[in-house]
Amino acid sequence: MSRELDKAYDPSKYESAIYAKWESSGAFKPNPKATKAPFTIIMPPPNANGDLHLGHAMFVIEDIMTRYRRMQGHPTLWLPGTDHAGIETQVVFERQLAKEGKSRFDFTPSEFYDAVMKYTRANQHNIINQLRSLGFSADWSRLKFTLDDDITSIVYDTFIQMHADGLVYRANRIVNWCPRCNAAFADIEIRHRDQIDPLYYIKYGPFVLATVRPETKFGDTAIAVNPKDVRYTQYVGKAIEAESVLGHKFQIQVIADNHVDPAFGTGAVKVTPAHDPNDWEMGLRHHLPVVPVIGTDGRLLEIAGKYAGMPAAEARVAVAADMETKGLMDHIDLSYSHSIAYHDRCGTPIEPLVTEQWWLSVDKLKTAAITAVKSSEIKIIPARFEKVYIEWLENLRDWNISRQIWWGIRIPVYYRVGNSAAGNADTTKTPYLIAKTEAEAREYYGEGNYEAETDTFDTWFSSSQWPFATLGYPDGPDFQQFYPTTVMETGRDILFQWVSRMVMLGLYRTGQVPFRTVYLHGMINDEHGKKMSKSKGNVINPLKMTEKYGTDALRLALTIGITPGNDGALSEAKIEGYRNFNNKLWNVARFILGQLPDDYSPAIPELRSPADHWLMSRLNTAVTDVTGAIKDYRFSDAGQQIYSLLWDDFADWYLEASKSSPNHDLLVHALETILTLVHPIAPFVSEAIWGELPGRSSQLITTAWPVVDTTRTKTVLSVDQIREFDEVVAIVREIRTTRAELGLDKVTAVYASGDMWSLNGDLIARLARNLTIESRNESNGLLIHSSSTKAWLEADQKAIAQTIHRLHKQLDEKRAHLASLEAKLSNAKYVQSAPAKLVGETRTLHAETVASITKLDDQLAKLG
RNA sequence: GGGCAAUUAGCUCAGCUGGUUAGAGCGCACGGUUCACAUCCGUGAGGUCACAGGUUCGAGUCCUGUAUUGCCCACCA
Repeated sequence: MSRELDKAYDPSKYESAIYAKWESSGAFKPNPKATKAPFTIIMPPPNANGDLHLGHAMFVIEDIMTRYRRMQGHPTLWLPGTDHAGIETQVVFERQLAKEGKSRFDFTPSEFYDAVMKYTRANQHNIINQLRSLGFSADWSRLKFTLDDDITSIVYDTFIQMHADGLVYRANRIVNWCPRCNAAFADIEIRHRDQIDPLYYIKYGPFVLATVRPETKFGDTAIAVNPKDVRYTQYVGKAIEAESVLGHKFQIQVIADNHVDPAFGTGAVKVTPAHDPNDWEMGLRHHLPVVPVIGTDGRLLEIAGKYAGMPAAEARVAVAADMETKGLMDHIDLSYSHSIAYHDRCGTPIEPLVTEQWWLSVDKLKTAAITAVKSSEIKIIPARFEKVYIEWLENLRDWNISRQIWWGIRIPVYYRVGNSAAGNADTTKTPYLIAKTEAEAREYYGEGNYEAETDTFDTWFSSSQWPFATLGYPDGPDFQQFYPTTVMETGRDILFQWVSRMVMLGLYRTGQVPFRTVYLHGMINDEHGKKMSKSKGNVINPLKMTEKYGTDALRLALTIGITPGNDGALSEAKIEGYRNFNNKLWNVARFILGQLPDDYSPAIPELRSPADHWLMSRLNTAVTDVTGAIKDYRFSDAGQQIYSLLWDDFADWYLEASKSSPNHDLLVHALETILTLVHPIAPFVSEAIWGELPGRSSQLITTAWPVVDTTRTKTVLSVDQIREFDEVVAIVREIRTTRAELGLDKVTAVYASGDMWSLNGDLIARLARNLTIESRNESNGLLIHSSSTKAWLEADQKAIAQTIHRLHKQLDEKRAHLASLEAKLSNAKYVQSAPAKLVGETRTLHAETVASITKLDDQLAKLG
């Protein structure tokens, strides 16, 4: 026989060797011989400098799909990659520099870029190895990095094409400026936090205006009131005179704009187009001048006179104090609560200010992206996110794709400086020149001194091209074979940042959707459903869990009980539970292998007993259900089906039943089926056991997914035999329950007649334990209701007395049930409208209930 | 301010297009030295499915409203 297995499954003994074998056998690569439709997933690239967290561990969903399709014979490609993660990495790197007493300004942008690249290259293997340790069957030979030359080249081409199509433009606009990062960010990269700040009521000629930012008053170019506000009608369209905190008098115009809420403050507002998004909009509507007060360093500019050079927060206090001294302050509300914008990555308050940026016109792109989902060319799971996606896109405004950060893909633009040599006066009209490289710039625009653009792309601009860029658009064989990809599986938190933009850019560039289905997973919370955070100390480190309980245990815990789009709760106890499941599977295998003869070789099983038929029917049902569940993205259901199949059906009933005369072929067949079904979720333990099976040289990872085969004569099911074992199970359960409730130890069952008992008596006795069976025509014992023929459980008078109460309770339940069934059947509308099959079932049930009530009545009459 | 989700057993969650008497795991109680497994085996208790209406022969499931919790978006001079 095969060698005996260890008493418990030890994941650490198997995992790395199994993974190495999978990979070296080429199983992770798409099978060139597979003829079905290709199945493709592009892995959302983790930060190349990051550490594995539960968000990455959720990629197990991708692995499940990939393994399932691979086993079904599809050419599968799960393409992994890592992300340079622009600002996120830059912030981390700068923190390190700060520890060494340095900053990025000790470097030129290109030196800085090289330093971060070196750091990234040194770290990248870390996250990759961590992903591999989770058993992910991705094709590492195709690993991509967002800064690989072929990727950046495609990103450049996209930009160039967009520019040629008139979708890209430069403009001065108000943006979310982070003074720490010295860069602009998109709205989506901003978080708002509520805080309490002083609300200053300042005097402005005849007006009193409420503001939290008196330091920006040097940039005020109007006072705005609501057009319906009669208090101020007299001033609208006129200029008023006011006194500056700097001492001089100045004129300022009064405008009427619907944006102003007459109920807030005094109903009049100072308008600072350069430093407030709403004021900027008002400025556009009323053609107001834009006067910057704060520079990109967050300090006040020359226009602020004696406050120039002060950081904004400091200037606010100083200006307010001086205004008070000069009698320009009406009063201050110290308990004003409002929300303030912070940069999501570094936590610095955002300074809205006007800068020149590169913008992408999104109108055409978003229309196509909306249509793709509305027309179901792309399906989002769960479907409710389709609405969210569409609404977000409908409200999307032009996208600022430039960042003044240094770690990223440089925008392919050059400037000619000191260009008298070129002698082309027109260059003043075209201040930027599109070119990928300086050499290309020279080639197109002539010799001269060129300076590269220092702005880089928003990370999301490049990562939105990830699906087609990684596949080698436009000519790569992978692109030809695997695009559009099948599924995009990612966290629901980046539906906007990433998914929607991949659709826009994918459609723009390739004319096809980047993926057919979007599967969104929720966030993984702690055991009480609370968000994990370092400060709460409730963070679960996936690698610690896999080390302790095995990778499969974590994978099962992240699959079962977790539904798409919804947050899931994870506890160590849950993971431990699935470690136990893996051990159960191991021990089932250990038991089966232990009883196979030395020279055993597997054969198609023959069904020889009711239990055999019963098991085969369970296996068939499970194969159908698990296949259906995975196909429908119900991975939790699939996992639960397998769990119950192994533990309840196979281990607790069939294996116990089989002990008297084991059907080796069926035991092996069942084990193999279960291993195959569970493999996508728990690949290691299943492959480890598979490797111990007799006559199996191939790996489970590339074994065919099971199908229900009803044509094999040896395995044609008999409904009667299945029913017979079901009855055995019911009888055993009833005997166990009765005995436990009555506190009996050894019991005797008596049967009057029937094949059921004569054929299955030994089996029942063994499964029920401590049971003797006798054949007699009558008994004063307790009737065994589950038995289709007359049978009793012998018990003494004391036990019988105890049981009368229980029988009454059962009778009450049965009668209540009968009443509900009768109500249904006497309802003409029910009989008429409900499906015939259902009505039939109700009738059968009714008859059965009547019969068991009769039995109970008889028994009670005897006892009482 | 707008939207989405959740509310089912002590805890964490399933419950697909409405259809028998609502499920799982953990926890709990009781009983087990069964030769695969104590990471185990057996038995049990525990739910008027948040609340109020409605549609329907039939509602945990659909509709309306309310409450609580969480999340998203927008805005806050």
